[in-house]
Amino acid sequence: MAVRNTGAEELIKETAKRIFFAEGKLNATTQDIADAAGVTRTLVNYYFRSKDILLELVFKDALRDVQVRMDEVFMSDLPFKEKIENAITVFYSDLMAYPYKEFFLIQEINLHRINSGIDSVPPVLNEILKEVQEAMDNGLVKPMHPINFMMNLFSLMAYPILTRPLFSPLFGNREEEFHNLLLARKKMIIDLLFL
Amino acid sequence: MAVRNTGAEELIKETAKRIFFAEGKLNATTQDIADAAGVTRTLVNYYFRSKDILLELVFKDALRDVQVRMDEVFMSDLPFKEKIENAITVFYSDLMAYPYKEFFLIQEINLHRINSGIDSVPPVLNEILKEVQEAMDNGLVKPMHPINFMMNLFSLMAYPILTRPLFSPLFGNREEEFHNLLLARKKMIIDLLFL
Amino acid sequence: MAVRNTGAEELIKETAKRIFFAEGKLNATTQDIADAAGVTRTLVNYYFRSKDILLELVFKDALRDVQVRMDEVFMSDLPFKEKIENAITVFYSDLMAYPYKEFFLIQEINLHRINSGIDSVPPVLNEILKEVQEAMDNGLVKPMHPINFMMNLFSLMAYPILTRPLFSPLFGNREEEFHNLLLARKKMIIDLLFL
Amino acid sequence: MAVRNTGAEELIKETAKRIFFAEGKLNATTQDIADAAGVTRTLVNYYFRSKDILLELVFKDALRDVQVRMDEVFMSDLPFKEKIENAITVFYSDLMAYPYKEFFLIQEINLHRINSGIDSVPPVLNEILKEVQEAMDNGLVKPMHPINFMMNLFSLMAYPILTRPLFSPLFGNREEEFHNLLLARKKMIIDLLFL
DNA sequence: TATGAATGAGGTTTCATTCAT
DNA sequence: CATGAATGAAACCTCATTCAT
Repeated sequence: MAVRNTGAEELIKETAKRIFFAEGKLNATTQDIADAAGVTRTLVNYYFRSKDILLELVFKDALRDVQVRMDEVFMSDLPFKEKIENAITVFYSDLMAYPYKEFFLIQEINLHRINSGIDSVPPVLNEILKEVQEAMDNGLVKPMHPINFMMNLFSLMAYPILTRPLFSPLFGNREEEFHNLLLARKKMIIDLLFL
Repeated sequence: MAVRNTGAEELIKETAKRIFFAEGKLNATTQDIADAAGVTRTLVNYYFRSKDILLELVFKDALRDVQVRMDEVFMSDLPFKEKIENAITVFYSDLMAYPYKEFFLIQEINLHRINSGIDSVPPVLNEILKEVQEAMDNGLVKPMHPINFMMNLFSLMAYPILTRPLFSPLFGNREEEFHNLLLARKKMIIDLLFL
Repeated sequence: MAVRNTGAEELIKETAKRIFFAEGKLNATTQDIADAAGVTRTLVNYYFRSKDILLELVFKDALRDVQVRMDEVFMSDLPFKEKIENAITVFYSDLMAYPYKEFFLIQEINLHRINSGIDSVPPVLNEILKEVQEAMDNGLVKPMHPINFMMNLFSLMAYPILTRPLFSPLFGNREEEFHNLLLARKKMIIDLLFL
Repeated sequence: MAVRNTGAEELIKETAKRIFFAEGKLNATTQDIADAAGVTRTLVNYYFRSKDILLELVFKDALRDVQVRMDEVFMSDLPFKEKIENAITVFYSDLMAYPYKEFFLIQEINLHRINSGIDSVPPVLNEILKEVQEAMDNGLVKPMHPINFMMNLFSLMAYPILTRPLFSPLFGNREEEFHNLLLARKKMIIDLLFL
């Protein structure tokens, strides 16, 4: 009679995110998700009707997340350089927690022929690009296509984390050494992007 | 006695590479591969015994390919900056042709718990890192961990291509516009990396 | 909450036993078993995960069965000769119902390199062998290795039933005639084994 | 041009017999046979057209073998008891070499619905049965259905060898111990069958 | 809200066989 | 005489889903 919300629905979705984004098991089955969440396979279906729907929800959550983070970082009143520093901090922590999120998004886009949900340039991005242009005009950063500036930022942040399994052996698979390198990159990225 | 090689084996492997690396269908079935190659599914098994073995071969080929390219580019007698310019040209064309290759490698590594085959720092990389250090000593590039220099290079090259499906809508999905941007990046990357 | 046992699991296992032990179709497929049980092939996998696991269960059941029968017959308080008479009655009925059981067990042992599950002489057998020795000491049966006595018993019982398809044509394939012969053997075996 | 009989045909057939009769791999594939014979799979087909035909040949050879052995042993001029002693020697050696032959025959009979090839009582058997009857009339053996006498003989000889994998663990899987037991049986069988 | 039972679609692999040289 | 190439049938298994309770 009472509303017995046991949190199973949220648990399943979070578990799915962990499996996809954190563990990189892009081919995980509903059984895998159910097992990891400690529920029966059918319960996954009970809550989400189908695997596709669950994936869609996870997908949309992930996109919304980025959006929120972008707003959070770039819609502040801080000076441009500090915004970028913030961006590095904020996205780094997300990337470290969920290194496979971008793979997941890309695979979903390819599989379902959806165009990333970002149908047009979102307002916040236009704002950012405007600011980047200003920074160039002020001689703060090298002149280039503003989109390339942003791409550089994300490239330098994300790529090493995304491709960690490829480069990890170069460090003898020592987590710590890799971690230190990434930390050093924070400052280095700023140095590289700003004059 | 006669060489009765119909080329089917190579055809299947190349088709598999195309599907995985170029089209990004990381979950392609043997049937998908067979269909794309215009052969029967059983023939895939006839030549490769199992899907896993085919994937392993594709995986190893891909790794060897990178190795070869690295040697090709960095073992020349050109000055450092020209080597990097060459690297961009060479890897760009590979990245454009096979944008999903790195995803494939990473997924295989995760699925099979193999450590990328690169068990230690390959000799050529050590040579490169030494050269990078020299360039820093000569004030040619900003001082940083030499590995970070290389990571920057690959990040700036690869990331936009890897994540193209994510950013494509920002360009209204216009191939041409994206292509132009990438071309502009070539020079920009050099400008960014060198003082 | 309710007991939703539809009995399908047991049905499948019993059908498998019938096919293997009674009909001698040692190469039966899961489809054969499913068809005979009137269920879909997938249901077999639903309950038993794999054919091997089903076979293993059937195998273990068969072994346990023999063990139970042995205990039943030999752990009574009857005099030795009556025990043997009982053994003939009990094992005969099992042999008639499941003539191919021993073939099945042997093939499984050979295929899976398992050593029949009987890792050592089971306690009940030791008891029996002791009684056999006593009977010899009392001049009830001819002196021989007690194990040979037991082997004779089982040989004389089982072999004609096991190899019935080979000898059947000698009786013009007339079931009745063969059956009568087997019945006559009951008394004959006792006569042969006892002095 | 010359007739280059490499003996491959015979080799394949003998290898098949070894696999089926000696090793008990009743489910061996043509590939298994080809591998064991050291030839390619297609060569098996080249010589025998189909697996069924090869099996049929093997089957018929086995039957003819028994027939030959029976004639050999029972069509001599020796006294009855010596014939039986000879039978034990002759069939024992065959049984030891090819313990799974009877299984093979039975499975083939069941699979192909053939009635063992022995469509009627073969002449030699009638002769034997007549002799058995005489021996009974002369008080040499216990009176019983003559066919039962023969069944007893074969039961006591064959069953322990046939079912060796089942009983082997009772001897701690020690080949030697089992072998000694079988040797002891030779004399014992005679003692048991004759008064 | 939750779950055991059941199923259909589709995936991988094995196998005997045929084709062509 | 022999064999690589190729294939169809069918085996086993997985998976997402639906049904019924």
